[in-house]
Amino acid sequence: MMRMPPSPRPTGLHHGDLRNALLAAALELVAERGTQGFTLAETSRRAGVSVAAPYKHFADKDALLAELARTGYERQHDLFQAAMAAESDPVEQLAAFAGAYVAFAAENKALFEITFGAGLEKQRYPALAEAGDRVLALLRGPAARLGPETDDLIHTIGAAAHGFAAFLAEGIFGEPTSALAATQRRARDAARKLALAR
Amino acid sequence: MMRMPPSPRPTGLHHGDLRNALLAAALELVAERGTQGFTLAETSRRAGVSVAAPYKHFADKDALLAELARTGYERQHDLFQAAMAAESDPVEQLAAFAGAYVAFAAENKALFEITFGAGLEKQRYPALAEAGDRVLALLRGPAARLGPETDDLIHTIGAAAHGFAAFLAEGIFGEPTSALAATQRRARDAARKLALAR
DNA sequence: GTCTATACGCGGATAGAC
DNA sequence: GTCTATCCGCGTATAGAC
Repeated sequence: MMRMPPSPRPTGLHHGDLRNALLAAALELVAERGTQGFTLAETSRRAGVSVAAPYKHFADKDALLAELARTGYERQHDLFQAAMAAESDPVEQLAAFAGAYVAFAAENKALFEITFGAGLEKQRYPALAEAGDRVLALLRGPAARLGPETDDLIHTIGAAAHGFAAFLAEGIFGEPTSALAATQRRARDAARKLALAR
Repeated sequence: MMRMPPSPRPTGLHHGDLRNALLAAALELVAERGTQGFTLAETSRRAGVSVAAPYKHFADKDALLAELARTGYERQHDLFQAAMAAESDPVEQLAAFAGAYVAFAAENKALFEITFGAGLEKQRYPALAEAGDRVLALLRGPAARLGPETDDLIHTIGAAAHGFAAFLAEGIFGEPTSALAATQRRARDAARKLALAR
């Protein structure tokens, strides 16, 4: 037989990237059991490593969750930016933001729950707070084109979008998947009204 | 000495109403540590009873939390109803609802967190779901006077109010206490715009 | 960088006495 | 209706070997 190439040597049993494997397993776990049901021990099991292994990659349980939340905000940022880029009218850009926000909550339930419902102390994770700010900051451009009260409009659109997303996730509009399209429509509509009535 | 009257005999050590004492202790605990940090054991300790005692009053941990959530919705119902009753114009009634919703979230942080963030399965607690519905139902009257799309308007006003309340609680507008008045103003304003633009 | 082993504490819940 | 006692399991985190 030929000699096997020495490269992909499994040190313990593992892929080069336990860190990402842990993040993926944690996200899956939150999807199944909510942020309350998330534990580092179960995450380790799912990633196929010992419960001690994660501590080489994350300071503690909350640090892993915070990192997940940060990537959640980044995903939001990219998605919302893309949705807004498809429009040119500032009002329609705000409406597109609201629609995309609702879609994100429905399609990434676990990530949405982590960013908002995990009770992370953002002061302890500056990178997290900053990533969150960057999402709302997407509204700055269009809002500024509509009037002087920029912050007011940003906050109003953001809050409205969040409210629809939260109600949808909570099941107030029915099953999230089936109610998604209608909820997006209403969120976009609300954004338009809030941006225009001035 | 005179004989003591036999009536208020302390059976164990307790007041006649451990049930309510437990609810109060639990609410205080949630206020300090969030829904995540709530445990039946610590609640028992604060109420001054053994960890076994609560099980005579509540089936399990979640049942206590669900009862707390139910009373939360009832308090909301009463407060919002009163706030709306002070107005006669339907648009102003909806605005009053939004303002009161925001105030409730800021002034009853723990209760607000339990009603929305405790991850209770409402299907398991029908009384809870019903109490929640009754809150939104307060909007039915004013909404109906403004047009045919009653449900649409109810949901929109409710979602917007909730979004402002959630952003306020999350600290996005700054310290909840200091930002309360401004947030109420914005929430009422948004409600007016959403009710009028049609 | 991962494992094994372990210390430690805590929470949920039940049985049985009073 | 409350207590005492107890079982059971789980999660966090660290130490030390490899």
